[in-house]
Amino acid sequence: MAHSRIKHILQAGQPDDPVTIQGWVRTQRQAKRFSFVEVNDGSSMAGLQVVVDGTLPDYEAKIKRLSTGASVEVSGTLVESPGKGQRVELKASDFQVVGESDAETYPLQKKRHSFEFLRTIGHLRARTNTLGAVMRVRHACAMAIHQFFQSRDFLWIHTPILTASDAEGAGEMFTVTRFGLDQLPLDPAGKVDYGQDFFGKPAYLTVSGQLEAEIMALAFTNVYTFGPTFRAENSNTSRHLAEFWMVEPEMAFCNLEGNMDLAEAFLKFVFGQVMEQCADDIVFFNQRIDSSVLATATNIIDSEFERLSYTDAIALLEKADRSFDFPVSWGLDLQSEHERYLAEDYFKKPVIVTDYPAEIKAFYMRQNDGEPDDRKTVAAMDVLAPKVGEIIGGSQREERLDVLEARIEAAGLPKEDYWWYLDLRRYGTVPHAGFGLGFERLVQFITGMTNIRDVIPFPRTPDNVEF
RNA sequence: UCCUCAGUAGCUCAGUGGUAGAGCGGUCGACUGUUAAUCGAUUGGUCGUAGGUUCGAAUCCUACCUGGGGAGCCA
Repeated sequence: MAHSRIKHILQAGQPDDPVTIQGWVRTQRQAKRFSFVEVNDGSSMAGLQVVVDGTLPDYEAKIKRLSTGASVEVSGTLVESPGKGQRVELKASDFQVVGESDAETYPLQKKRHSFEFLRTIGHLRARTNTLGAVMRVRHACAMAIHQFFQSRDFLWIHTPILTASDAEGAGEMFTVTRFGLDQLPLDPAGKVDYGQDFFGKPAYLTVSGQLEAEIMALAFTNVYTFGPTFRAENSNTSRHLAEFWMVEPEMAFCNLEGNMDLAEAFLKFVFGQVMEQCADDIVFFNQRIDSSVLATATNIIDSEFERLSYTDAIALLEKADRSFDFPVSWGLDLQSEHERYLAEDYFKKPVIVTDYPAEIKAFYMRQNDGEPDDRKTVAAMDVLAPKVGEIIGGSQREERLDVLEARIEAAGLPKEDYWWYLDLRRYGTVPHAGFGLGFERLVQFITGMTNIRDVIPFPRTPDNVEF
């Protein structure tokens, strides 16, 4: 008899079905002549209630070895449950404790733990209801993302993790080397001689796959990346990780409007899929984590995102019925409090802010035409989500060679490093656009989890690479 | 990195200058249908670390460490 996953038993199991399950004990209630054991195998929020009768061979000895966290294998038949809370339960005919779990030292209890504490036991927290739900939703998100792009003929591109270029001219990078750091080879001038290193020049972990995605988009029209990204910034917030996953679609023959359309359709689709496939988990989040999770999802799926220009956003903030800690003025970047006001208070739904001042945005963003010199803007867009903040950042890319060269020079970047990026504008350039989406922020947005460290299995942040 | 709050039992916390506490958990016992089971008993501490003030410090002061929240940077 093959063993079954508990999710399927709970959905479709019928009385008298013979089943064998394997999993971990979440909780147990022992009486003198029988015991209830709730077993969870990670396939669903709910576990399966197992009834172990005292007449089973070696009952006393086996029950003694049983405690929260122990792994078990149980065979028996399903029966209609006379108790409340479950449709069917498993009446055990054979019960084996596979691995014991010392109740005196096992840190997980039946009661609720703080997320701070759970982070200290990263090797065990996946066995909790909340982290289990997070990981299932995370998985559903990832699958939905691939499904969304596949259905639109986007090619999935594996962009490099090791790179020699600082993709955006901003952001601290992790250096990759095979040098022993306590015996760096020096050149005659006393500087580190990178010529002797593995790649013969300085190398880093990627901060974005965008530039490579542009290369591929200019061959395959529509592509996307979905992979890990690394930032060495000393950010200590509930929205930043040193290692996170990013989704970056890139579309040839596409302008900013098409980019916004894609971003909005994308979020609607992913939310819809997760609602469908992780209904129990989402209900759990709504009940235990954030009571606005269901309303937010409905809002995303059903309502149109608000779209407004940076200039209009500034005007709106200037006449806002409240004061801000940071000044509001055309030319200054929007602060967190401004973004939150727009998304959370004013529109109460995702807001796409477009056409930011060129001064405050990256060199590769396309300069808008026909604007006065003191109010030059670029075709950028930020999708601001309530509570999470910036969830998507994107732009139409500068496809005109002369304009791009001027922008690189103005940014003080070495033009020779971008020879291949400029070549794309020399040979068959086209208008193109794309965006980057922080995968963990998406999971935060859907689940209502307030700290990004609790939506990734093993968070990496300053001073933390444990597990 | 900056601002701010916190660190007391395995967990969640109370104790704000005078004998170290509660709930949960664990252990033992009771219980034939529980599901955060219930009931009784019991166990459990270098009060984050190091200095200092004081007759006396969990409590006041200083530094450091760790964590939360906010900010910057961003996704």
